[in-house]
Amino acid sequence: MKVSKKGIYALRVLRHLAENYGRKPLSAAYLAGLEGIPAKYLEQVLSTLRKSGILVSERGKEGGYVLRIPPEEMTLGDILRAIEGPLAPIPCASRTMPHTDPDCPYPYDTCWLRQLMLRVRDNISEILDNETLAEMAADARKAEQKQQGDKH
Amino acid sequence: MKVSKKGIYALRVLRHLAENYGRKPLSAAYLAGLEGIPAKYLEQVLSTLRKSGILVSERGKEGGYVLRIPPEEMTLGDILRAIEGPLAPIPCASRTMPHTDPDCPYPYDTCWLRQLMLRVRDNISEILDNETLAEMAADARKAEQKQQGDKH
DNA sequence: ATAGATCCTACTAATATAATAGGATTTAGG
DNA sequence: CCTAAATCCTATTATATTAGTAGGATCTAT
Repeated sequence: MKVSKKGIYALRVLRHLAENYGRKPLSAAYLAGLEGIPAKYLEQVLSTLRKSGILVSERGKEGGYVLRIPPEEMTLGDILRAIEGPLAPIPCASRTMPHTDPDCPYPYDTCWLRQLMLRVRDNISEILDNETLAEMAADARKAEQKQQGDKH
Repeated sequence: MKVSKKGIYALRVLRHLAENYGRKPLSAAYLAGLEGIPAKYLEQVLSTLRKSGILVSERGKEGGYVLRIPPEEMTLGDILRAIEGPLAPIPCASRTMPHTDPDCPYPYDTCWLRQLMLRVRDNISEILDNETLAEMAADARKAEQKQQGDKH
């Protein structure tokens, strides 16, 4: 039941890429500076996101990253799966990448633990597969404006 | 978004302790044999469950473990929290043991990531804090009987 | 030609997981 | 009283994961 720092970095940065959608690519160094994330580490995160089809990159000067599809069509589930793997608490309860543990003594089809974890998985998915990146970015912006307002 | 082997061992074994509730304690070695779990490792798991108030132990010959409260009053959330820590995907989104990351650049109260993860946490909790150990044990038994029925 | 980018791979340090191991302590029953 | 069967406690190990650091090869707009 854990999301790693890598996954959080991904969401924080993709938020900016969502706001920037349709414009020129943003570089890893720029995004790292914006969010205070180690630049070289972020490069690896962005590379992973590219390899899983979340981002498209442009190399060379003036290069960087852009979303492959509009933020309205991209879900947080897609993003977190790319970084963390399946949403399910245990591998055999994944719907996208089911994987049986060879050492498990229980029969796959009727396994009560698997069925329980499927329910948990579905409840996680209910949030993450229905929230779009666009919605998340809007929430982020709203929170920031509220923060600004509180300042004086 | 992961439950460790330890957590799964705990659920597998507590299922038997639920069925056994009201009777004589069951030993770690016996439970390990039942479920095919390394005995010495299971000892540690049971010890953790005792320290967090899920189980009560009796030492010496004829000793073992029993549930501290009836299985109808114990939730899977209680159990998994004892083994895995908070249900929340990130520490700051925990309701039972909230813990702020000192390096996090976002303001705690209005943090949009925290708010998102709280929603995920609540959806996980919806299953785990409402399912009792007694219900789980009943599901397990039903699954096993179905398995028996399929045999001929 | 070069500055500014991605891309790729290797390495490291710290932490978590899944055990294994050995014994000290407790207690029921003969 | 003795012993077998238990919990209890702590240390060690092996492996994997996480969170970076590091160094350069490659690409491309200007």
